[in-house]
Order: sequence, then C-alpha cells, then structure tokens
Amino acid sequence: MTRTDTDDRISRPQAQKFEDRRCQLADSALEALAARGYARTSLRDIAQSTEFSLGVLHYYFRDKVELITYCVRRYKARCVERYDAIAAHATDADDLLRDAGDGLAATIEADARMHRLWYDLRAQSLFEESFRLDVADIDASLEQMIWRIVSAYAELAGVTPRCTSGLAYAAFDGLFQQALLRYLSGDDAALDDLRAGTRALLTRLV
Amino acid sequence: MTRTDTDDRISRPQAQKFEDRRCQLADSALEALAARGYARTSLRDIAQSTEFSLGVLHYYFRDKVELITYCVRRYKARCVERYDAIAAHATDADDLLRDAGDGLAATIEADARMHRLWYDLRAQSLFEESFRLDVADIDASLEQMIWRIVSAYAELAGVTPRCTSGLAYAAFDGLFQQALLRYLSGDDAALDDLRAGTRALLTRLV
DNA sequence: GACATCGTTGGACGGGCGTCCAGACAGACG
DNA sequence: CGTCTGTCTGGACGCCCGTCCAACGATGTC
Repeated sequence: MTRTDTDDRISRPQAQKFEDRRCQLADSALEALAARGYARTSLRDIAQSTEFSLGVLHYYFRDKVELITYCVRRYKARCVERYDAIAAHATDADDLLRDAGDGLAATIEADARMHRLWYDLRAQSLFEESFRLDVADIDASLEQMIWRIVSAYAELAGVTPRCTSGLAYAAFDGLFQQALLRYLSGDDAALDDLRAGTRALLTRLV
Repeated sequence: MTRTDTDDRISRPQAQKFEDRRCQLADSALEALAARGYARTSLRDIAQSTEFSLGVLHYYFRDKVELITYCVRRYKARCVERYDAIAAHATDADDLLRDAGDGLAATIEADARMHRLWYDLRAQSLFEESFRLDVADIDASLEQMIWRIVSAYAELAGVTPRCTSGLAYAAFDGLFQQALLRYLSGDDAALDDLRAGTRALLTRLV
C-alpha cells in the first residue's frame, strides 16, 4: 500500500502499460481506417500499420468491433482537443465571424482524412447498432462546440440566438460536410465557400 | 430495315429485355443494400433478394462495381421522380413553408432506408473514386431540387434569395441527415423538428 | 427434326477475412 | 538458478468473398 516513486514507476505499468498499448494500437488503426475507409480496412491492414503482428490485436482487443469502438472513442478525444482551440477567444463579433470560418477551414486542411472517416463511421452507425451510442456521443459534443460558437457570437453581437442548438448543428454540419467533399475532390473554392457560408449561417441563424 | 409492328414487339426485346432485366436486378439489389448497407452486402445477399441465382448477376453485370454503379444511377432516377412531387404547387408563401416541411418529413417516413443508403454511398465515394462522378451527379440534382423550393418561396414572398444554392443545399442536407439519424434511432420528435427546421431555414436563408 | 442462341443454374476456384492458439521470448520473482 | 507471468509471433482454421465456367432447358430458325 505504501509506495515509493520507484514502486509507482514499476508496478503501476501492469495496467497502465496495457492501456497505453491499446491507445497506441488504436491510433495506428485510426490511421489505417482514415486511409482506406471502414469497409475496406481489414485487421491485417491495421496490424501492418503498426509495428506489431496480427495476433497482438486480439491480445489487446476482444474482436474487431471492440477495436473499432475503441478507435471511435479515441477519435472523439482528439476532436474535443481540437474544437476547444476554435474560437476560444474573440473580442468582437466581426473577429468571431472570421475566426470561426478560418477555424473550420483550417481543420479541413489539416485533418481532412480524419473527418472523412468520421462521416464514414457515422453512416455505418445507421446500419450497425453497436456503433450508435458512441456516434451519438460524439455528435452531441460536436453540437455543443457549434453551440458555443453560435452563442458566443450572439453575445458579442448583443442579441440572443433565435435557433435551437440542434438546428445550428445540423446546418453547420451540412456546410462542413459539403466543404469536405468538395475539398477532397480538388475543388479549390471549397474552403473559401466554407468561410463565406460560416459567416452567412452565423449572421442569419442568431 | 423495314419493320412491322410485330417485328418491333418481337425483335426489339433482344436489347430491351436485357435492359429490363438489368433494371429488375438493380432494384432488388437496392433493396438488399438498403437493408444491410454497402459494407455488409455481398453479391450472394443480392442474388438471394432476387428470384435468380448468383451467376445471373455476372451475366448482366461485368463485376460488382458495375452493378453498384448501375444501382446508384437507378436510385437517382427514383429520386428525381420523388422530388418533383415536393412543393410542385403552392399558392402562397405560408403554404409552401408547410408543404416543404411536410414533404421532407413524408419522404423520411416512406423511404428512410433508401435515404440511409444514400448517405452510406456518399460516404463511400469519399474513399472509392469510381463512385464519385455518379454521387456528384445525384448531389447536383438534389441541390437543384432544394433550390427550386427556395426560389419558389422567395418568389411567393416577393423577395430574391440572399444565399447561393450551394449554401441552401448544404444547410437543408444537414438538417435532413440529422432528422434521418434521429428518426432511425426512434426519436419521436425528429420529424416535427425537421418541419420546424425547414420553416426556420427557409425564412432566414432567403 | 436438327440446330444455334439465349438465359439460367449450381458449383468450383483461389484468395482474403476474423478468429484462435501453441509456442518463443524476456523480465520479475522465488 | 529455475519458474512464472505477461507479450508477442507466425501460422492454422473454417468461412465467405468475387469471379468464372461447364452444362442444361427453352426458344426460335432453317
């Protein structure tokens, strides 16, 4: 029960090392999934994107569903980090209009493949019930992020929002998804239109 | 070269019968795909949803990709029929606000599984280039349908739309997709919120 | 009636899938 | 030192996948 620092460094890892490796494997799996999509990624593909063999995946995860589910949760953890960065501080309404659009455009440029995977997995959840809870969880946190932007803008503009957070999320999600599709298809105007659309939606929904 | 009526009825079918059967098979395939999703539907599943054997699929289609592509095009043909029905005639702006929301809600109730398949295939097209052209084609026709509603509303309201057709489509698509997800998850308020959201978007985007 | 042609069947083929396991290996412990 | 425990490997298993094909009945042609 009484532990020294050395004890912690040595005996803690029993469970901690296990969890760390799960994270490491899940991160590699996310890379593989983002590259080829859910339907075309096998456990062998995933193992090949790690430095381990196929058997290890079943040592750390019961089956494929548990691995993917763990990946989705891990993906969410990354999302939350990223979204907290967007529109963290803006001093007036016009700044926020610009920052919000720039933030969304920047995350498309930086993480297009991950966002693509998100829409893939969300579509999968329409068929595979085992994904639905985790997807709904991520969806809720995305809705909250959008709502933080919308209500921040409303406050800076000195009004109260006239729409529900659900409507705001739906509209921005559609806008973002369209921009992603166009960006990945090589449409150069996609990001500029996303910025303009963000401005238009924000000013008209609140 | 000179044909009688009888000639037409008998010799035309050479190619026509072939095309008819392709349609018939594609319709059955769409049923199977809508039921289980792209990733989980094999050619054997599809064959089982028809009254024919597996070999027939390869008699009428070169490979799986050609079959799926043909299905997607066929799906689009159905879409166009359906969309022409929505908001075909409304005499004043308030009627149109109601009809548009009711139309979207009705098609979710009637064709939820097909719409689910559409979002699945659109997500697939993010990874599989061979689907991209057909998906873009359908997306464009959906955008036109939305724009017909938006511009009809603007005209009845005596104003000109203040948004691009791309923005309108993005926002309505997001709204529709959210409603579909909630509807399929058993959320009873999904369709009412879709109606309210349609009204809100229409009045604020124009 | 003999003969092509078309549409269809049922099964074979190689390969990739998710899963599982016997054993090798290393470090901690008695 | 031997033993045990936690990791990891490589390969085997059975199943299902997309594809392909030899054979057959039906149908229309000469």
